Amino acid sequence: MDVQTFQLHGYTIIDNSKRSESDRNSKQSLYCGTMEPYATTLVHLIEKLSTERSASSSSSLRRTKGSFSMAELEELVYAVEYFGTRRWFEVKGKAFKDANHLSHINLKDKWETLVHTATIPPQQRRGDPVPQMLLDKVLVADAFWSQHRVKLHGRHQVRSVLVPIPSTQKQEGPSNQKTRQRRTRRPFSVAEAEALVHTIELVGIGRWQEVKRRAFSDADHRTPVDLKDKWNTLVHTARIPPERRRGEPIPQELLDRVLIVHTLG
DNA sequence: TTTAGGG
DNA sequence: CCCTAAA
Repeated sequence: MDVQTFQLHGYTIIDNSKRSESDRNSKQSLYCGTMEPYATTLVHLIEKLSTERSASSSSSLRRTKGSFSMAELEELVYAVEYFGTRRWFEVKGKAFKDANHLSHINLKDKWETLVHTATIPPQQRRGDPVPQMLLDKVLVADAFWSQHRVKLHGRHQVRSVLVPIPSTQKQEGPSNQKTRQRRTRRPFSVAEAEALVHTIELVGIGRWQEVKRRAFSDADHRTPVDLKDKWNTLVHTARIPPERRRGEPIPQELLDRVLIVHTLG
């Protein structure tokens, strides 16, 4: 199967790499990544779609169960690949504007469910089976965006390279452990900032291991690198106008000391 | 392993 | 916070 675009049951199957904006707006278009290895899955997907369409004439692509239709899942995955997993408001506004029954919260919840489904072995999955092809894309996109800084580059296209099915492969082999989970944010308290600055005034800049040992030996979640990062942000904060600062306000007195230590020695 | 810096 | 070249 070397086709990249073909017709089936009235639907146009388009290779994701060749998908255009016009294709995206067409309700009659579906897409997939490298489809060759997934011919079987693809056929099943199409058969299901055609069945659903003939079953209900009004809302052809909507399932009777009330849950997400295959078309909606396709769109959700596509939108998240584009916007990422932290811009649900945009996913809703750009891809599901007309879906009045789906809020950005619904979309977020569904995505998390998809990630969970894709993580557990097929035998444990319940409900209408989601094409493995889609679940693979979910894992790729989720892993991609989990480590991507959304604010910098805006939006990206996730490579449509399909990954191996987790449960079908080695349980917890080193290949699946490659993508680490991003640590949950733990904003530095003013007290921590005080301790950090005080210690740096004592030992000097650049000795993060020493700072860690002296003032953060009990804070397991604060690594020497974290302390270095915090110092840098403090310097940055001290330089920008108060209006642009966010989070718990840091005493100007402390910021002044930061600039002094930073500029001098 | 620890730093230094950009991402 | 993450990632990683350098030291």
